[in-house]
Amino acid sequence: MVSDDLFADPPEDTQEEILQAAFEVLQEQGYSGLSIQRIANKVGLQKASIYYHYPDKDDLLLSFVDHILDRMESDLIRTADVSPKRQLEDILDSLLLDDRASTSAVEISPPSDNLLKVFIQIRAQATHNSDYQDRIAAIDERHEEHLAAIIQRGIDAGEFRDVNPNQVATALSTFILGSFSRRATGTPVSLEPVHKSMCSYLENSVYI
Amino acid sequence: MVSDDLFADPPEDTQEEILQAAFEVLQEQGYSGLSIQRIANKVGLQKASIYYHYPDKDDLLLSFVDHILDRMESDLIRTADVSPKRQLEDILDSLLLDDRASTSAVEISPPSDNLLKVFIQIRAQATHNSDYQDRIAAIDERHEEHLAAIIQRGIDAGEFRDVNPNQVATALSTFILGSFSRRATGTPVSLEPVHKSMCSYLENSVYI
DNA sequence: ACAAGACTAACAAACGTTCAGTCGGTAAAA
DNA sequence: TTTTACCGACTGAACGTTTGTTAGTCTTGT
Repeated sequence: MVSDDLFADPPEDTQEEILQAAFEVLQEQGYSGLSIQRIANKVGLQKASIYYHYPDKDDLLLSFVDHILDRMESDLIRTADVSPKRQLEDILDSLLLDDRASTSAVEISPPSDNLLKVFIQIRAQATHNSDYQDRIAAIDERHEEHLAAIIQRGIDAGEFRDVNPNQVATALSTFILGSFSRRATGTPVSLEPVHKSMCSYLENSVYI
Repeated sequence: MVSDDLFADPPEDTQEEILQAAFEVLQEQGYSGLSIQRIANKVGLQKASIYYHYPDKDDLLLSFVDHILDRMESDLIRTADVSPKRQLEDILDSLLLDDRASTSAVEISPPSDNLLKVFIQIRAQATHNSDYQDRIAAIDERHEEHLAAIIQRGIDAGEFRDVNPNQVATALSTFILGSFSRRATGTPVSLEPVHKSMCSYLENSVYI
C-alpha cells in the first residue's frame, strides 16, 4: 500500500509520527477501525507509549483532525497574482482534472486521493459530532469567502458580469465538494465531464 | 430526538424494527457507535435476541445498507409524465429547496435530513470497503442514467440544445451530491443560492 | 406437544486507560 | 573523575468495560 504523507517534511518528533500513522490507519480501516492499538503497531510502539505523547484518544484525534483540515484548506485556498478569470480556471483545473498536463500559472497540486478519502471520512463524523461540525463549517465558509473574493475581483475588473459573488461562490464550492465526494467514494471515474460543464456555466453565466 | 422512519409503513416484523433501530443509532452515534448492544437497547430486546433474526452483524448491516440505499434511490429516481424541462426543474426544486412551497407537478419529497446523514455516513464507508464502494457506484450510475434519459428526451423534443446528455447528467448528479454532503455535514445553510446557480446553468447552457 | 421468540449467562477478544518500572543520556554534586 | 540525581521515552502487565457471538433455558400462543 503506497500511502503519501500527512506532512510536507518527514515527521520529526514521535507526535508527528503518530499522526502520520493515524492517517494511514484511517485510510485502511476507516474511522471505526482507528484504534490506539493499530496506530501503535504502525508506529512501532507499545500502545501504552501513545499515552506518553497524548493524554487520551480524544485529544489525539483532535490534533489529527486539525492537521488534516489545515492541510486540506491549504490545498483549497491559494492566492495568486493572475487575472480573476485565470485564477478561477486554474482552481477548477487543478481540483477537478486528474492529469497534470497543467497549463496553470501557479503550481496548484490537487488533494491526493488518500487525503480526500480521509477528509470525506472526517466530514462524515460531522453528521453526529458537533465539534467536527463546527470545524467543517468553518472550512466551508473560508473556502467560499476565498472564491467570493475572486469573483468580486472579477466584477471590479470588468471581466465578470454583475453576479452575486456569494451565490456563485456557494455554488462553486458545493460543486467542488461533490466532485471530491465522488472521487473518494465512488469508483474512480473521470471528472472531466464535470469540469466541462462547470466551465460552460462560467462562460455562459458569469464571464462577460 | 425526533427521528423519522426508515420504512414508509410502520415496521411489521421484528426484523424491520431492528433495521429501524439501527437507523436511529447510526444517526445518534455514527458508524463507529453502531453496536449490537445499542441496537438491542433501542428495540427493547436483549442483544442475544438480535441473533435470532440475523446470523451476524455483517449480515444485519448488509440488509440495513440495502434498505437505506433503496430508499435513497427511490428519492432520487422518479419517473414523471411531464415535459423534460419541467421534470428537471421539479427534481432540482425538490432536492435542493427546503421549503415545501412546491409548485411541482408530481409530488416529490426530498430526502429527509436524517436519511441524508445516514446516506453520507454509508458513503464514507465506501472509501475503504469495496462492498460499499460497488453499491455506491451502482447508485451513482443509475442516478446518472436517469438524468441522462431526461436530457435525451429534452433534446429529442427540441427543448434542449444538442449537449452531451451523459456529460450534463454527471455534472448534475455531482452537484446534487455536493448539496447533500453540504446539508448533512455543514451547519444548516440554505441551498437556495446553489439552486439559483444551477438554474442559470440550465437556462444558459442547456435549454434552447 | 410443539415451535417461535425472547431470555440469562457466559465466552474470548479488543477496547481505552493506568501505573510501576526500565533504559539511556545529561547535568549537578562529590 | 567518579558518583548521584534526574528526566524523557518507552515497556510490560494489568484494569475494567464493551465488543460480537454462542449455548442453553424459559415463556407463550397454537
